[in-house]
Amino acid sequence: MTETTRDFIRQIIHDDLLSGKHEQIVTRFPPEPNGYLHVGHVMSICLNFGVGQETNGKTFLRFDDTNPGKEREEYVRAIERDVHWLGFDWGDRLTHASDYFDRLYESAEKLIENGVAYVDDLSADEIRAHRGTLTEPGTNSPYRERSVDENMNMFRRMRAGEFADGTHLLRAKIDMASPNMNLRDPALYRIRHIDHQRTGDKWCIYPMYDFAHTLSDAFEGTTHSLCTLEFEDHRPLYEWFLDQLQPENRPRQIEFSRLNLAYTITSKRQLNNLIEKSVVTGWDDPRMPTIAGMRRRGYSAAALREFVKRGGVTKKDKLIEMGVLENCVREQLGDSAERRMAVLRPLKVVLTNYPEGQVEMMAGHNHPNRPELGTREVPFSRELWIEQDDFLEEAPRKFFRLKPGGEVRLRSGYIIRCDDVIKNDAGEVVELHCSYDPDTRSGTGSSDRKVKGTIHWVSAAHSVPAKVRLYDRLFTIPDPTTADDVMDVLNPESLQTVQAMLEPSLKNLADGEAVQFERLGYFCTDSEEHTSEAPVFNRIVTLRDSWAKLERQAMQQS
RNA sequence: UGGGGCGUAGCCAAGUGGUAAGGCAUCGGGUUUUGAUCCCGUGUAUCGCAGGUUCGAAUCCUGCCGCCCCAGCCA
Repeated sequence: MTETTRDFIRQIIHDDLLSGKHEQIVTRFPPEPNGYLHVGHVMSICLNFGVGQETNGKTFLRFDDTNPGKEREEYVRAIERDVHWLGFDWGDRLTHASDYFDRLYESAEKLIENGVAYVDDLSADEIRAHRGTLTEPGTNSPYRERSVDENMNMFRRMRAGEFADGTHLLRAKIDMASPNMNLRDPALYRIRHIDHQRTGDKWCIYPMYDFAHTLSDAFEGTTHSLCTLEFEDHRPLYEWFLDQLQPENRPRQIEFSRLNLAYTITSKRQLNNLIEKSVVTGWDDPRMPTIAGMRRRGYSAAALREFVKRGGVTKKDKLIEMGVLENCVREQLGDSAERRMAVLRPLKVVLTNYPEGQVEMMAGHNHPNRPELGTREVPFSRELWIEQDDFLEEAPRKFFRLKPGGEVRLRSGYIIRCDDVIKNDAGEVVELHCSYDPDTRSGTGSSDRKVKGTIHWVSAAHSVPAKVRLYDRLFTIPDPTTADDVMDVLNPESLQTVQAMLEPSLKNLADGEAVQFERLGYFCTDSEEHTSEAPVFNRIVTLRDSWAKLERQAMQQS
């Protein structure tokens, strides 16, 4: 039972090491720099780099930059930052597919020499028409039987820039009748008169993914090329390239299922769409399932790694519940985050029997389960803010908070009783008049009196106003991809901004430090917009809330 | 209707012929100056369905059903 169970990929790798097939494992994470990395990538990163670490092997961070025009330097930098932040180090193994353009070109010529690649003059539309369908075989291109010399000549002229985009295409000569569409003479090189972000104007022909990827793996000495399930159909092509070119190193491709998170999307196209339609503010919007977004939201790298670990590595399609991720985030923060008090939706409380002008410094414990974290001073005075939700004029039976005539403990303070409810002309509660019991000061021997509820508070005169953003899931259904248009299932309440009141110690919070606002959740300052003059906090995740659950159940029953 | 892959509890997931681990969620209960944390307890999973082989099948065989992926000069 204590025997560690390995996922099927690690098992294969383990066996290859034991059998002596490989002495050292080499993996790689090969993103295309055409967008930001998201949760799905986290899994691939953790798998590839994780295997590298566990086996004392090597892992490359390789940018798959074979499609100039769609790829940008901004994305390259963002990807590097994200992988690094997640806790992984590629050392000197940072590469680009474009590093191999020369070798790739040579390999293409070799295929032509071997008579297994040809230049096609058909247009894109004609090629599509010749490809056949899923159930019908394709037909050969009339240019398929060109001589090696003619192909070589044409290919060199392609490279020399003699032809316009789309007029010619280098194709592998495999089998137009193959039931596997990827083997119906797939494209190898296309003409694209466009500068490449790294090679400038050196090339006007660019290799396709399958060709560039397979050979890049081989060139770098990859032993296990781990990718997602949709590439399973490409494996025969991957093998074909290796068979034809016989590189010194022969990598093995193994596929696993992607990680899908409920209530989110992970398609770069759709994510980009959210940005363009201003549904979110950018790739790093705290609601985005991107690494940058989750980091800004306040999720830790450790929580993300743990999340991926719990998901496992298999070949089964998965849609993991949000709760699993949130739980990893909470678990990590529960231990580390210090406690503070803040009131999100303030309701004024006046302690009528508390001396006017008096201020007491109460000792707030920084962490209930870690006394070594000490205490901080929290000012207490006659006028306080409490949470609107913590008062109910007509409270249900198990409402352990404030109600007319009722008592609650103010956390780290005194027990108070609600004597009067002040309302405005509209009948809304605007203020509470309460009295405090001087014998119940927190931490003193005479504070033994018990009341059912404890609520948080902030001294009005000492409070620090702050903008606090409350985030929720971006979509209203577990699998937004099943909607006709994801715009139809957006959660209108994915972001609520409130003007909150914070306890004064929060003014000195270090950048990036997460704290728990007691009874509310975990929060951190926003890395982009927060200043000490105008504080902006993000809610990382709420606390578990069994009261909210009870309410929900009560609602459903009535 | 061609090819490839996958089907074990609400969500993940072990298990590879000997009678179904674990995590999360759920539901009880205890502790608690956070309705948090923590602790204890809690699951009739017809192992997609139907046959077959076997003393014995989630595991082997046959047939069926369901879901996902593939017809970019994207990756």
